[in-house]
Amino acid sequence: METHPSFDAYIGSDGVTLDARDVALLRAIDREGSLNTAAQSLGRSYAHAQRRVVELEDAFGALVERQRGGAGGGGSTLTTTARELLAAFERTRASFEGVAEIAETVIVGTIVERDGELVTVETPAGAIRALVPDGDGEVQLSLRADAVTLTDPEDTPVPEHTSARNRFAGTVVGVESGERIARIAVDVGLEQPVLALVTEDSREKLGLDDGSEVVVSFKATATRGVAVGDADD
Amino acid sequence: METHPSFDAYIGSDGVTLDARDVALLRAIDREGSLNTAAQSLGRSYAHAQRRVVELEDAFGALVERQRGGAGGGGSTLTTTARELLAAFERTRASFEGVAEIAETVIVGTIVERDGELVTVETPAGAIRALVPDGDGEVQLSLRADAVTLTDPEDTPVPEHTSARNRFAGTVVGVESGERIARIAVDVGLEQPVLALVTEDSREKLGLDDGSEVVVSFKATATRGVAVGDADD
DNA sequence: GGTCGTTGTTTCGACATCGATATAACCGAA
DNA sequence: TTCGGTTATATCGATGTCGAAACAACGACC
Repeated sequence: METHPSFDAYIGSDGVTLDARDVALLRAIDREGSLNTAAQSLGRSYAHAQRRVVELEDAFGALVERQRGGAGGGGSTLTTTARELLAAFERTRASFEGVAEIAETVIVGTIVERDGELVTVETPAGAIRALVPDGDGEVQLSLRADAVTLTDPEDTPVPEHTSARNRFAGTVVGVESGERIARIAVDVGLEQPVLALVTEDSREKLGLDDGSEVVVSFKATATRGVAVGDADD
Repeated sequence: METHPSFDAYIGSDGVTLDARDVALLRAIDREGSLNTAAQSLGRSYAHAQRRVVELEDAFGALVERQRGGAGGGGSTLTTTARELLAAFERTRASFEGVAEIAETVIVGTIVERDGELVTVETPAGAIRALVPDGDGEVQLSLRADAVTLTDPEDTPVPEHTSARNRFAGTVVGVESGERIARIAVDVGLEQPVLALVTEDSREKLGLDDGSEVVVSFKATATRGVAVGDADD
């Protein structure tokens, strides 16, 4: 079974949500210069485009400067509000994209202490501090590869002097070199190796290869988990 | 205008996508012990529930062990496949949730070098390495607060010995203390201060307060951006 | 083996969504 | 004044979604 996590991003305001299709519409308007040709270029009906623009403006404010009549019959241009909205959407979409495509390490453990949503989880490799909204008992922590920092064992700051206080010494058990980005698997005593995404640059500077000793560290606030099993929902 | 980035998470397989409603359905089946009462408890029709389960099983494999006849008329239980799927969904949803709710710092800069999707961006505070899929010229980088590590200036490893090679010295210009988590704003010479999410614990250990000197660092692979303006799309 | 209660399955119709189409209003330019 | 291309609005029909209800299957119990 080939499963793939994915998402639909949108920006909500006032009950109306601006999604990818709306973004495509606004982009097309910007590109084509009119609602009519924009809808046409997207293979969608003009009626829908017009309806939707009105609907969006109701929630987000003026988005499209419309002009009818005149030379060429008129046309439409985007307001700066619309452009800011597009940029904001693109940014959040890029962030979500990162989460969806980047490998994660799943760590199974048990909550032994809770302080608000900050918990201490007991794992085979030691205690890990993480964010778990609620629940109790067994948890699955999701550690994203881009949140894991690798450092040279000889020059790793003491935990008291950094905000990344989840620290584990381990050995590299796998290197998957990409064009510019490498995926490093580090065994730290957990069931699965911890995956870390680093630039090829960093890999060379740290001299990482199979068998290398390295320290992996990650922040508690970047480690999110969900209670599984005997949760109190 | 109050805008809020949000998302719909789902897990795709074979063209079919398992979304939040499907998860609610499976949860209800697990809780109620039958499709019938599950649908009822969700206020949805039984027909839909049954159809949907078949559809999902077509793509994901056996999810619901159905039993009809017998004492009590029968019932349904989830397979381990279904439970794993639920856990996987919850994990990715939690990750997305983090992206959606956590503050980000928007950094505007200009691409001065590109090597695959790895770029060097020129900013008022200096060069930043980041991931930008494509485009050119002006970019907006999105730096998530939970990806920023703070370290004591006196005990910060040299860049060659860590994979977090975006480093900037700065001063704390704002501390927003929560119950267990603090949001630290650090001025590093950019238009906006960089936001970092750290545990209260870390804040105390590092002695962070307004005016404190601190080093912020973050990985290139955790810094995603989008080209804006003269992009070649 | 028949009965009975519960569940799984299928069919049908109501409802919302969306596209296609038609029409009116608009305004600069020829 | 006419023309041309656009935006704004209303209506109709196709399509897909969903719920209600009828239908079929199952197995313990009598």
